[in-house]
Amino acid sequence: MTKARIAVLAAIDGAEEPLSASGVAARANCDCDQATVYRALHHLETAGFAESFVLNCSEHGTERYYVSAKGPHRHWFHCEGCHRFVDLGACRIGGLVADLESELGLRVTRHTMYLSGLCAECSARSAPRAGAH
Amino acid sequence: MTKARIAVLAAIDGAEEPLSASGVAARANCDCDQATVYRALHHLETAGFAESFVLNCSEHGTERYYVSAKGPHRHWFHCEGCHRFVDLGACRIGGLVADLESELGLRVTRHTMYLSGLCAECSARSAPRAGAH
DNA sequence: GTATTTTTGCAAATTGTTCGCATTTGCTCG
DNA sequence: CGAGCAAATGCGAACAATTTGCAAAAATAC
Ligand SMILES: [Mn+2]
Ligand SMILES: [Mn+2]
Ligand SMILES: [Zn+2]
Ligand SMILES: [Zn+2]
Repeated sequence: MTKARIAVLAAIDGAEEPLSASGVAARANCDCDQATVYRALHHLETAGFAESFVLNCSEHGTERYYVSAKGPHRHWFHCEGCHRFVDLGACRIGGLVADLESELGLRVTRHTMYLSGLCAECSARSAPRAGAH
Repeated sequence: MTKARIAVLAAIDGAEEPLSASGVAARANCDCDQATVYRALHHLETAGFAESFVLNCSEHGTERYYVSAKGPHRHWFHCEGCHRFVDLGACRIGGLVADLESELGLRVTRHTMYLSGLCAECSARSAPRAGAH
């Protein structure tokens, strides 16, 4: 492992939410070039240390986000208000994916699932006392 | 409705699989500029005539794909071999999304789910007679 | 039909990401 | 501990999808 890859891996392993390439570059404890960050992320994903998904958010545009591959595969919610991610916990669609695979004769090597909208906080802030006293 | 928007809507309404902006431009019966296609797609989605999702494929890169909003909301499988989409049918994760919404206090306005891998044909082609006589 | 509002075409700009290539680093081995 | 080499990095240019400014053209309103 090179210094750059170690720093990039530490950044995503230590993050509590998915990070974009620029987010990784900002948090990584190294002054590596952005090309190096991209190459390191690609390498880490290929090597099984990271997972990624492409998400579009009205404010941040379309970017690829990376998460650590430690622990069980999980999914995320992205808040369009505060732009934070909420962990949806371990994947719950393994059964559905397996069903679709056998129903349609597919060989699924990857699935992407994420939700977006407003998190509890932003939801309360934008629609105060909905049903409250 | 303008001529360009009508042509773009006809293209996605008539397609049997999600189309990228360039795919729409190729199929739309109009010589409109790419900027017009992008603007028309954005308008149609905002107006509720179309839905979209961003998908990354090793060969085509990251692109936004559009589908008609007619009929029930559905999900897709993308084959990394022949690059066709397979219709996974009407959405089956509405219950899961609702559960996550209430469990975590989220207000989900949109969900993205798609699978990728090899379709039945490409799978058979790449791993012939797996289990066959 | 004329005035007003929208939409379009064109070309340039943006933005996330990738590439070429010379230089450096990480490792293996003697 | 170096020398030798393959792999990784920095830098700047290149890319590709998408967006934008602005003047001309098309819809829509009156
Ligand atoms: Mn965001
Ligand atoms: Mn493809
Ligand atoms: Zn929020
Ligand atoms: Zn296929």
